[in-house]
Amino acid sequence: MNFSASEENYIKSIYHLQPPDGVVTTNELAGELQTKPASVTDMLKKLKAKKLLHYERYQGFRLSSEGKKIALGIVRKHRLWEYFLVQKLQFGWDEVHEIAEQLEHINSKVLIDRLDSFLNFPRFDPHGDPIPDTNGKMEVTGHINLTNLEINHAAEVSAVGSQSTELLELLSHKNIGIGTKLEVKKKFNFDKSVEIKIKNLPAFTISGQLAQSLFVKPL
Amino acid sequence: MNFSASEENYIKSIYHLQPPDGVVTTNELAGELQTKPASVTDMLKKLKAKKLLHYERYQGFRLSSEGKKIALGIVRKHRLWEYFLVQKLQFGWDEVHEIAEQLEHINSKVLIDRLDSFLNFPRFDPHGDPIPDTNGKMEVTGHINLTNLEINHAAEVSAVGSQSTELLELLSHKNIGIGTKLEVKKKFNFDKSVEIKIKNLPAFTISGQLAQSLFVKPL
DNA sequence: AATATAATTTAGACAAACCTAAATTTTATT
DNA sequence: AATAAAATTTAGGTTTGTCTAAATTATATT
Repeated sequence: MNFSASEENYIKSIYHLQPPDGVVTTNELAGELQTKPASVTDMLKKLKAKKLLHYERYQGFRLSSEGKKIALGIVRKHRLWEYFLVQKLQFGWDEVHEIAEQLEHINSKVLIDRLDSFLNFPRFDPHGDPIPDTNGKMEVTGHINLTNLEINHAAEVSAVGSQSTELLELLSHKNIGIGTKLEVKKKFNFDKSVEIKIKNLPAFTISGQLAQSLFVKPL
Repeated sequence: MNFSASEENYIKSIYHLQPPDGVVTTNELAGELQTKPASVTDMLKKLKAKKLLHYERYQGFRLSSEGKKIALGIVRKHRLWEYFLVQKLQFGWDEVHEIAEQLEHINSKVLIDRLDSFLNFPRFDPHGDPIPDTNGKMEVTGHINLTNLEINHAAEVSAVGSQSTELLELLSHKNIGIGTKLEVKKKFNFDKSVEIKIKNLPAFTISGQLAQSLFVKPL
């Protein structure tokens, strides 16, 4: 089954709005999508007919398991394209959202799986959000991107953004790996580089690009 | 000005159908787009109103210079994405058309210019068609892709698909360059590799991927 | 030149996705 | 519990891009 870009946008927004065990409301969704509640109601009927959501009028709605599967596919596409834009085309992580909003509607399973492979199966997008794999599975983690770690708060490296040899080579050269404990001492806005401190070592600076590929759990 | 995917498809098809100094007809375009003549007429009115084509009813139509500019932009996007799919994602040149038909409607000038740069400014797509540059200029050449050269017909290498160092390194290793005279002796369907013969050298085989990056002028 | 055929356009309808305004249902307040 | 307020839905309309069937214009044939 194929879906229109509009249907996909509704599904994706419901996915993001939906609390662990509650429902989404018409007004909420209209706000998120910058559209009118009446338009939302129209689409809800259509998506219900396609069995993508559970919905009784006036009672709110939530994705069905089928709907969730579709949502995860869209999220996968969005995040893989964001990763591509940042890692291969030198976009900043704050510039990629709009373009990824378009690219996420490109319809080709083999394209996305090959893109995934080309990118070395990254597990986190440039914002640190996990990328669902080809089966819709993704990691649930409490970690955050190193660029978002507060200054002078101890943390432990818990994941890297991808498995590319270039990244791993750089990390081993700098003696950073999963489990490494560190603190951020300073953030330089000019080039987004970050000065970090690892115990028993002098503080040193890493590039913004590298910082974006590191995820940490605060201790 | 921005255009819908549908408008873009009409513009692109008119561009491809339009003879050097003639017009395109309604039925022709309807056939190309797998739609009905009445639908074409509707769209012609709209595109005329947007000054993208010259059109008098019952008299055929052709792109205005503004229309041609738009068409070249779409062709550029289509061919760059095709190149990306073949060179980076390992698609065969015969598998990429459908996906590129979708990707060509993604709307972001900076995205395309960065993609171009990422790909090392290729001048020909995997089918050997020239890729317009950022200003809409492209080469006019009588050459064909090496994979389409008839067996035992002498030809001269006239262009390479891109300027990537990897490609150039491989070519210099094999002593192939612009002006090299050669013949194709055999084509192997299994892996699309091609056996070629250069005067004073024993015949040797090159990969399908390399063959796709070589363009020749029959002598 | 008249007429038949083919190409094209017009008229009127339809689906998707949106809208506004009015009606309905739920929720909050007195 | 009655009523006011807020949320939601319905009814009916718009735009885009398509369609069919009928009308018009151009082209080909006699």
